[in-house]
Amino acid sequence: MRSEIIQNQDTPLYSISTAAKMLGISVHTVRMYERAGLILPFQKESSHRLYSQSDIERLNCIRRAINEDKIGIAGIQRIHALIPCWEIVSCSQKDREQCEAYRNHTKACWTFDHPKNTCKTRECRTCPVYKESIDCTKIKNRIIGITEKYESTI
Amino acid sequence: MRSEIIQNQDTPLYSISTAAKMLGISVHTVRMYERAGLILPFQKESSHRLYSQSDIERLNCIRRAINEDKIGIAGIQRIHALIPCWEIVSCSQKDREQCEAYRNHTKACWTFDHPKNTCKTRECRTCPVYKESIDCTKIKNRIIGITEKYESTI
DNA sequence: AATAGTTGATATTTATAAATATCAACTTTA
DNA sequence: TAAAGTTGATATTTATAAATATCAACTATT
Repeated sequence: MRSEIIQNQDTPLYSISTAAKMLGISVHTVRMYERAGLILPFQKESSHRLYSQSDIERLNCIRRAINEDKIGIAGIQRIHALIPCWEIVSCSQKDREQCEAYRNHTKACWTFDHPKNTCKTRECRTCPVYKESIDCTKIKNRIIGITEKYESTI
Repeated sequence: MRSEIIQNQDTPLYSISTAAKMLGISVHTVRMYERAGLILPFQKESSHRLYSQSDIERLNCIRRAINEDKIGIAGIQRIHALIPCWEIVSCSQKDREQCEAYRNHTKACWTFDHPKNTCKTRECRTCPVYKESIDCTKIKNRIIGITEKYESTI
């Protein structure tokens, strides 16, 4: 049986220049989004970034939000800060109290170091909080979902 | 006993030109915010608008969000759409199903006509959903508050 | 060892959102 | 019934976010 490398949507494949080419934008723009905390590219041992198919889609979403929907980078950051991450990752009350991201309302949780709580063992790139945050519909649906979840228990 | 008019933060007092002067902006800018659904001025029988002290503060908040925080008008609209209004006004499951605002993720609930649900009897100007939406901190705290509320019941 | 590509930084350009100016028609109130 | 203010609309200006260009130093690949 020959060994096979499993590849999926999340496999980091493309270099930054390839990714930029696929999106029709400059390399620098991609890095701008990264600095703003909108995307977390894969970093192998080396310092070079790699992008997966999911990353390309995510970048496309960011692009639409900025250019079509006219939500700016700062707007996206604020929206990200509203995602109820503590619910998504089932963060304990105690963890929340120590979590910077929980209280913050200016940027996404994955832009913080959070060594103290349940997230310390998670890789943000694969975390559902990060992965679900690509558009406003999903974010609102998540907020709706939480209230529905609780209501069904009552 | 002479009759007295009760005045508070919410009493509509100022004309649009007075409001604009208080804020140091043009009349048209104030109307721009209104058209975008960021503010709901009081409309007496006449067609002229009136603004309360709360309205002035709200406009100041909008101003800060746009000019300092660099969240654009479109960004504010999207953030408003994320407020869990259904929880705040205790909207029934049935009402939600019929509510456009519930599903929408581009603008605030108070920018919709909602003649079918519990909100039909409410005046949006005085509704806590509208009044609490002036800044991101309050909105995030509201989302937090909902999850906490439910957790305490379990 | 040479080539192609990446990094991070600064400086510049471009696109456009936000704000203003101007208008005629209409309202209010003094 | 005048004067002052408001409305709604369009055209224009201004401020700046988003994107690009350019750079030298570094990294990976052949």
